[in-house]
Amino acid sequence: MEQRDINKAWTSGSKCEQCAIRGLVLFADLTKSDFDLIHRPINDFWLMVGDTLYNQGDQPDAIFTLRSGLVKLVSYLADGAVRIVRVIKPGDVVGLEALDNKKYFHRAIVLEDASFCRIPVSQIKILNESSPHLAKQLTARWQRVMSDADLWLSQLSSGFAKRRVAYLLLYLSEENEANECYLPSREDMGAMLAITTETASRIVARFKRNGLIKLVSPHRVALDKEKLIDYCEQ
Amino acid sequence: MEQRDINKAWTSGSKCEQCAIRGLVLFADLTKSDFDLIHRPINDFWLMVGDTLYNQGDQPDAIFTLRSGLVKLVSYLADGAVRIVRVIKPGDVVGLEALDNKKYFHRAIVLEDASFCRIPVSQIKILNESSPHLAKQLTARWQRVMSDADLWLSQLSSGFAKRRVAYLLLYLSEENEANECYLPSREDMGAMLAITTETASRIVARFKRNGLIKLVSPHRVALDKEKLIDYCEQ
DNA sequence: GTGAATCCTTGATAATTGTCAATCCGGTAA
DNA sequence: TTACCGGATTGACAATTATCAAGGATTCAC
Repeated sequence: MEQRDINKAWTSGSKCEQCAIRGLVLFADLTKSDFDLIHRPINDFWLMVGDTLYNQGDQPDAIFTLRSGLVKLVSYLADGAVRIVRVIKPGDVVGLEALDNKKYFHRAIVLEDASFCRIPVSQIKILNESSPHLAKQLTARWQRVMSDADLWLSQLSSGFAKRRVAYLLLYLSEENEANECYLPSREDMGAMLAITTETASRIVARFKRNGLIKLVSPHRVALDKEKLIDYCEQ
Repeated sequence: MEQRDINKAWTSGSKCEQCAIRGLVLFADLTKSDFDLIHRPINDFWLMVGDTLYNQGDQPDAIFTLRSGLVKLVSYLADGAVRIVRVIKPGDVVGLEALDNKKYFHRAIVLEDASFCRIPVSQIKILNESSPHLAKQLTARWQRVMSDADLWLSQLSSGFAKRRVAYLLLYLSEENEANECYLPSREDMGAMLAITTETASRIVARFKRNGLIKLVSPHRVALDKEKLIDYCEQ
């Protein structure tokens, strides 16, 4: 299913050297001679809200850089429970488990229309053996995954539900000068914060009434960060 | 403080090639010629229960392989809350953030008397540039950290407290054929599972009464895995 | 535009967990 | 031995959150 999504979205192979966001992404440090090693084109493509990038258990052959949009990583437990274990933001790499020849750990679902570049694992391996530049960026990506996981554990999965919601909104608004962020569906918030849909809804509704957040469009809110931070620390 | 701990525990530099658990550790894939690149000795040393391997914010210059024992990684939040974000088991690598020139993210505290090897970051970098063997193992370590983080989020930080406790015990007993595992202090269990000390205590006491677990020595329990698994799925 | 479907909100109630406090237990030191 | 100490356990009660259920609002397709 996601294969069809991807196929229909292919664009022609693009030139990484000219990529507008190259400074942010995995190939940031590569030199001209490094790029000469890339034979298969790095493709970029779009997916729409609700599309699946890959499924839990799929056999991977590529990792992806998110150029724009937002993606959730969903983990399905044995008992049917669903937990969103991470949110991928622009510039992030997703599917790193492919480098260890592991099946994908999660299902990756698009939350906001997204553009990706697809980087075949074979390319990564070639570059990695011949140039140290990529290894540095890869290390930084692993690092980011790890520190994100810490944050999800320490801020988004403990304490009162209202504080978790506040932290989530602040997390989603990071690197966004406009104090605006994506507002997940209440069900998704629940799956991110380990609370129920209803609890998430009650808290969001209260935040709205108290002026901590204001809806600017469906799934987008303006934040009063000061108040939210107070809320987290009270 | 932890520096003193480490110094007093130094043993003479040992030969990685002869290490009894080399198959399990970071240098598993290295060849004879790879080892010839190692000039500074890889030291191994012991720490006792309660000792600190490093503190949150310390400037790192090494990563560590845990040869035996058990270690907790503690994260201190701005508001003073404490969360244990991971438990390090034998064969695991700890302090990987050092490879990205980051300060240590956590405080690493010994739960069961532990022996480590200390691997200077400079060594890793030398090996990494000249041999692909280490990179493979490093990737596998990152991977492990990531999938562990997933497990902590999906199993140990959501659902009913009693289920989290059951999952924690099963997690701690992994790779232990004897169906026996470390039993953390109730306070530590609380910090691992985002519940209170009292709740942890109540549940452990109930598990004991119902025969799910049986204390074999202080901080060590025998598990009835069948019952525990049932408990997780009911 | 209209209906249908979906998501969000809210209420009432039950269950779980947190809080505060007292007691118990095991080990240690005097 | 006895007193003491820290951790573990338990009780009573309060607070938070889940559950079940019903409306309300919004979005989407036709």
